[in-house]
Amino acid sequence: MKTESLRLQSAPVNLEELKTACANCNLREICLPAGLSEAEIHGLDELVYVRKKVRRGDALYRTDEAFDAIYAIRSGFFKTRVTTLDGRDQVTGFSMAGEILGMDGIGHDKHNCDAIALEDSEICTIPYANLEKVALEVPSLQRHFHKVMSREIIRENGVMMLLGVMRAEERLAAFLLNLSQRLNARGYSALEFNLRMTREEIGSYLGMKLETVSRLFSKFQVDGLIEVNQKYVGLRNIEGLREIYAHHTR
Amino acid sequence: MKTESLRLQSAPVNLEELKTACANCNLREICLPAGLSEAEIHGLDELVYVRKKVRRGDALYRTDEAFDAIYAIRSGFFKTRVTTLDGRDQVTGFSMAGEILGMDGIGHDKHNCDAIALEDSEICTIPYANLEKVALEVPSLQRHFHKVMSREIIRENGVMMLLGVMRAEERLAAFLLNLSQRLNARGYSALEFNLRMTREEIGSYLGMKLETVSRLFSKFQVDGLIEVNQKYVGLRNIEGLREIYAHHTR
DNA sequence: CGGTCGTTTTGATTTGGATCAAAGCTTCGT
DNA sequence: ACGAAGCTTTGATCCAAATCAAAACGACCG
Repeated sequence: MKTESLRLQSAPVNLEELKTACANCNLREICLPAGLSEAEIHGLDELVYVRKKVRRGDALYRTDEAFDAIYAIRSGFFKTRVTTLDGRDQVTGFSMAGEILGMDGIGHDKHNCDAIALEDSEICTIPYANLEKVALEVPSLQRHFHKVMSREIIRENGVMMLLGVMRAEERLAAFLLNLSQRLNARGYSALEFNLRMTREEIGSYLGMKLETVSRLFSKFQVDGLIEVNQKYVGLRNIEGLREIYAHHTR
Repeated sequence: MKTESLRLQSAPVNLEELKTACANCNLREICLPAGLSEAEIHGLDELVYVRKKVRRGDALYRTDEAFDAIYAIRSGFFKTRVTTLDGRDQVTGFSMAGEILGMDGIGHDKHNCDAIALEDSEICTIPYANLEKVALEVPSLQRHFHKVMSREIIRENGVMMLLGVMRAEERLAAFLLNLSQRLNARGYSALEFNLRMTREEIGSYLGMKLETVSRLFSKFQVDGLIEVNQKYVGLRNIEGLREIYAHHTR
């Protein structure tokens, strides 16, 4: 089990590595090329334009900026958010290594949300024009890209369900279980992690106020479900969390 | 301004019509082929498999059913919904003529929600294998399909904002304005329409109870914003609704 | 027609989470 | 190493919407 931070150590970037970005990348199993054969992955040489660092707090893109690329997260952590006309905002998701950002931009050739780094991050820029072109030549890439977009639709369906029908406790349990599962899929502990986002950001995502998030963390701790201390969270009773999430003990 | 029902009159289906389905369809400007040239649309001959009727109350597809096609609505009205493990459900959207259903199925080769007809409807089945194949040959179709999926992501972002940050009044105003705008885009009155869904379905979509929907309809009527009588809704003060939606008068 | 069932409206009451408030922690810049 | 600014926790109070309840309305069917 890896114990270091989510940030991968940054290697010096050389041209050779850039040209075979996806083939060499240790995220290829969970990122855009997932499911492609070795040969097909080598066909992606021209896909990835360049890696870029995004500092904690900086935007990868912002609402209304012209869209011309999607992004694969190599390391780090992002939130996406939309803002109402009167300035309230809603966090629409949290994204980690191997996940794709920016697909919201395709629909109207401009981005529909802000993507903000919650820690220093590194991303691969995939110009959309390249993606379109390569997808025409590599059918399995086209198919997989459709899957990635569809899964984003499915994910958002799940968030709508969280927000529409679940109670605050259930939402927070669902959030913790989801984070745990995604970290685990990346080789980190499913039982212990450090949150990258604030209580306010969690609350915005889950449709509740930061005070409610804090109170529920405390309650879960008293109930022996988790141990929590500032950003640290340890899951002490996963089954209990699942019951809250699924069975709806009221 | 058309005044008849949303249901288009059904013409006898003959083979010739089927073979050139999209080219002959009066929805081609807002449906999947939108933005394609006449020549390109004729390239879609093999895309659409067959038209099918779905009776009011019947499912076009259900959660966990194997996915093999997406659907374009020719006439009628649908709701999509997801269900929690303990049986509560969340309406995730309402769909009308020209809109595409089923893209949630691509991600895991099975559907992720139920699509239920709210009135007798007619749909075009687009086998996903055909779509993939034709998209490789008609780049503008590939691009437009990406746009359609991306817009679904954007739409869901909007619903997340409704559910996460807006108050009940704002949600209902947003809902009415959105319906009005979409009906208008299809040639119907923007100011008067008959709802196809119940108060309970509206409530489920907007994350509130049916009684709250009913009370707000009554309040909007008292405030002179709308006239409402069972399924009939007339918008009497669109600007007022926009203010509630956008400016958040509290 | 008349009865039944699903839908809608409206009223009375309750409550989960918001809001307001204040103190304790952490982190970061100088 | 210190001070300020930003997070987090916890308490007290309030309120928007849920829940409970019942009557009215409409559509469909035998």
